[in-house]
Amino acid sequence: MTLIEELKFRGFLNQCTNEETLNEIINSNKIKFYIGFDCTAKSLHVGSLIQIMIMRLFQKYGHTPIVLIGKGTTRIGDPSGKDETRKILSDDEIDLNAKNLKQVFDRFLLSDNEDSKWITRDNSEWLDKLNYVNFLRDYGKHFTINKMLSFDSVKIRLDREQSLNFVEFNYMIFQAYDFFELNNRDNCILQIGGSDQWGNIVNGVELIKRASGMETFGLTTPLLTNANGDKMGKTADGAVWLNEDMLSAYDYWQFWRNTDDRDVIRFLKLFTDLGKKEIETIERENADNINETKIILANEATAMLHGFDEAKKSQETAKDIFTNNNLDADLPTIKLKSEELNYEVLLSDLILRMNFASSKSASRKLIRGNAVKIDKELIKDEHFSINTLLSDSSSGLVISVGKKKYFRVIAIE
RNA sequence: GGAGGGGUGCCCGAGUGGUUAAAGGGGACGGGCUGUAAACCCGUUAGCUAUGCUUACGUUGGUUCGAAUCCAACCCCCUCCA
Repeated sequence: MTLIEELKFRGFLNQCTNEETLNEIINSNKIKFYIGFDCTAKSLHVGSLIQIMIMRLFQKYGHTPIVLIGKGTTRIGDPSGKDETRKILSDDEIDLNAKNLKQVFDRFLLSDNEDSKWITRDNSEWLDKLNYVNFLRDYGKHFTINKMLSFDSVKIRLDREQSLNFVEFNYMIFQAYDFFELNNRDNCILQIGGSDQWGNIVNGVELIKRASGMETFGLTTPLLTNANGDKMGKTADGAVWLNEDMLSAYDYWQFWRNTDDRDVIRFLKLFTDLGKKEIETIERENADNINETKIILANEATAMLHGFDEAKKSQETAKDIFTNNNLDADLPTIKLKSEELNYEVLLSDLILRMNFASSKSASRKLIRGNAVKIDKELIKDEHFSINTLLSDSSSGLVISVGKKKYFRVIAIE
């Protein structure tokens, strides 16, 4: 199977500027390609995973990914897919976010082969020292306003009567220029991105063509939505983060375990290392037992990020909770010191402390809505305090909020 | 610079002096059904030390017993004209 064939089989390919030529080149040469990541959040989330996985796949065919950390462009804000101006982050926040991003790539990208080992670049390296007049003279002439106005990212904002300021309007120019720089510096000939980046990517390809006369390529992945048409990566408590300090291995495992039936095979292809044959076998043999397939998906995806042991542990925990209805599982735990127990400890406060509710009112409403149980006993009193129950129990209390969120409370000295 | 339209809760959107914490929809969460899925049905959806209090309809003042609703100034967006 060629790389392009595998991309198609797995569902990574949305659009490509010149598929035939690119196909020939990547089959006979090792190339460098890049994907840009902005530093707008403390961690990447599942929405970016498709980009990370496609880099991994290219690596397997011997190509070298350049992870472009967009410190420079983050200071501007990409209007693509946004319906409003993004708030400006401070330079310190951007630096911190950039640092956090790198951790994730360490987990997913391959480093064993020296030739295809991934490298990072930071576009503030060239964007920060850009001279406005020189830049306009040398590159501004390659961009026409007519064309820029025709881009979806711009059109949407204009159609919606939302303002698009000049700074954001320049984002696409900088992204095109990034590609130009990477092409010069590293001989990077391909930019990959989500489908919303198509316009920006094509802009880069055209800039290089005009400025250097070289042919380069652009390729986009589909915008990942689930079968309901929702954007990937949102869940009960917000985004599905990839950094482990923001989302535990167990929660990550749960995210995959709860995949919509219709998405399971598609996700298996996109987000696991399982080969074509394996996937086809699973699809055939588990046709009547889709939950088994979901467990495979959860295990594979979790193992890739958090390691095999964490994946197994998560599976065991889930089995205890959901299948065996055994609450001895390895649960997040609140430890209450004896001095805390001198006062009434409200159930609603504990739920809040676990972040299972966004406010104390919300926490109380959950209790009123029959969502909260202590050791499988439904609690309806929103003012319930756990002191008595806790002192009567030797092993602590297991509290469930809804059907999927559990935690334990124990007393310590 | 001129004329007109507009800014409402997480989002969309109704509301043009009085039980309005604000209709309706979406989303989210919870309950039911199930398979930890989907669909469907029901409920909740500002905060708090809670039969009450505080904060909320661009911002700041004003009129009024009472304002998202009326007035003034300011900020921002849109359309047309210059």
